[in-house]
Amino acid sequence: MSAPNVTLAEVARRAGVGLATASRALRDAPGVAPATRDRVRAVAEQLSFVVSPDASSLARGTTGRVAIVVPHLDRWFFGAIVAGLESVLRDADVDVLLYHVGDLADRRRFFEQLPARRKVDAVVVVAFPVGDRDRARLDLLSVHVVAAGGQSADYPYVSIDDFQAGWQAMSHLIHLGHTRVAMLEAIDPDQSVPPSGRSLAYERSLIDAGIPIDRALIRTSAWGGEEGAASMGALLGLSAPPTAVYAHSDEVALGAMRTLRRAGLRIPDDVSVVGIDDHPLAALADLTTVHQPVQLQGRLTGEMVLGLLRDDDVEVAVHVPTELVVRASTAPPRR
Amino acid sequence: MSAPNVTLAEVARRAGVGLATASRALRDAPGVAPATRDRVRAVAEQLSFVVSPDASSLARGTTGRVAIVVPHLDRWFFGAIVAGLESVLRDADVDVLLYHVGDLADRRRFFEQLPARRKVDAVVVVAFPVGDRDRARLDLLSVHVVAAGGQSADYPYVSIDDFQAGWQAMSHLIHLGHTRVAMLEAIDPDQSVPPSGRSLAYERSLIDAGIPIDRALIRTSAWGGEEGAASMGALLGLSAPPTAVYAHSDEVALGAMRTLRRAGLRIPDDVSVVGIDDHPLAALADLTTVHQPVQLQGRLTGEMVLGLLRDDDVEVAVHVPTELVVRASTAPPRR
DNA sequence: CTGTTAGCGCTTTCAC
DNA sequence: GTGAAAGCGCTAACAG
Repeated sequence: MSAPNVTLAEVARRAGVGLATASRALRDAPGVAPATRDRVRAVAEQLSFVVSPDASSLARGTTGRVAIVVPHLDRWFFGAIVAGLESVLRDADVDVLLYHVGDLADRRRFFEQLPARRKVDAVVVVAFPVGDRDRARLDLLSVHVVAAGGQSADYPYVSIDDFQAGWQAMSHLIHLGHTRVAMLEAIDPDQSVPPSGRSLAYERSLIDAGIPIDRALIRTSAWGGEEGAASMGALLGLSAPPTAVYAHSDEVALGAMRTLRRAGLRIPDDVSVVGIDDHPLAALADLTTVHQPVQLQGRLTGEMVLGLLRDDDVEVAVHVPTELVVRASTAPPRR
Repeated sequence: MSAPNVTLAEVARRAGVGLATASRALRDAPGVAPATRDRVRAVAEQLSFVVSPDASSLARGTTGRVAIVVPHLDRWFFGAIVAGLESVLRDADVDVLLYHVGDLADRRRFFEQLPARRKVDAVVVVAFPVGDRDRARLDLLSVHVVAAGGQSADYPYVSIDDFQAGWQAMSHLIHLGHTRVAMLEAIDPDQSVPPSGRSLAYERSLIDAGIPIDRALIRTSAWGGEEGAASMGALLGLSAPPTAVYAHSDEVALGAMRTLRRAGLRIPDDVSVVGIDDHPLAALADLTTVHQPVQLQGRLTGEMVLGLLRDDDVEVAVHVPTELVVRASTAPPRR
């Protein structure tokens, strides 16, 4: 288990060149005779030499690492974003330092201790709001910060257009002829943030269609299937229950579907359900939803990071398109 | 964006002590007068000083980092394991370097380039088999390797007992009275590995119950809902279709359920379905399954890693318990 | 094109 | 208990 690591000095000696030349040759810096470079490389190869990234970082002043800060890694959306991010970062030989901040305590601790200090050249926060206090702490890192899968503070970001996604879902329902459509609104319970575009789209699409808004049809909860199930239960208690349900996410929608199923109601005959995300399992439930390209968001964010590291100018806001996917959970209201 | 980083030297100077003393004081190494230590700490605090991990690593010879190598980060199981791992590692101030190896090409590249070389003190591979060639490459890192969520080569590991999990699922079905039970076997298409305990349990439980094994009832595919759906379709084409289905995972089971639903068959009235995992969404589908503590596996693996780093003796095989969770997708066969 | 020489910012003997 | 000094392994001027 102990490392018999070869050093650059050793390589240089064996190749019969100076330290500097060896160094240049190995990261093909300019100013090395091709022959020399090949010789050095051959020796390095043969000794299976690898530079010590720590020594290199120290000398160079940059780390070659990026931090990804992510809540709920065990949820598809987050995992997929990270997967996308990692792939482009790795292609650029940038290492990923992972920080999972699940609950509020984690968050607090993260911003308090800033474990990433001095360890990365940039940090990307995945789909969670960064408050002013947090922002101030993050600034202490004095590195680039970007957001993936959602907007955070005023960092550059890549995400879908939530309003449009919501609009696509709502329009579908409205075009089918539904007028009593409920919204299962999801929020992050640890954060107070302005209503998301997904919520705005609900009201707006209804108004535009000339359908009065009934506040009783709006249920707010945390993201999650059980929460959606509970909210749906409440909705069923109404004297005039909805004929359609618009959920902020597929998981919430799947929860609602369970409640409907258990209540003996049929989907879509009795109630239509639409979600947002196009979670892989949504297809297995035949759930109509709004597809969002998640891995892509991760990849684009990765490219944004690389751009920043290269000191390029980057877009401060990149939106990826969403698309309605009609499956078997929606139909015209029964009359 | 430029780092106005304070150095140890600066702290030492301001505290009026030598470099060595400052260093000792800050990582409370023995041999520093309490008063001195407090003074140094105060100064460091006030300057919000943080050691340069790279310089520290370089001088000390260890990295304080662990690599997590994971396929399919966008799948619940993997994300949850990583989340568990990360939490205990972070508590121990060990950083996590993430390597996502999705497909075969990724894997090959990972083992070829060994991007983690010289960057970590240990690596944990999450639920994927490591062949002999791979193993040889990994050994080049000359660091500890452990496996989480499954056995790999002969590295120490933490996982469930697959045979037992399968046994629990099958026993349930058999006790309900099913005799025509199908198995939706899932395998990693990129790997050739011996049949998993989940498959062995199928045969064994049937044999023990005196039920003849009908090979036509076994369908093998990759892990995944769509695959499960397709396999179920094939099963329905049989002249004597099964009355119960045992799937290697919940995702596969959910796929099978969709096929059944679309075929107009009712669950569990016409066909019972049982999975393995207790995926969060399984509850939303009322799927009977075998629960496995996934985050826990991650955490225990994390502790194993920490033990190894401390040079403790560690268990070479840790099994966490699984448990049948009966929901509404299973019932006695209709007669 | 190539070698020498300083550091990069810490940790760690080894004396005091 | 404390400080001086020698690295850790590499990169980046700077001279040749």
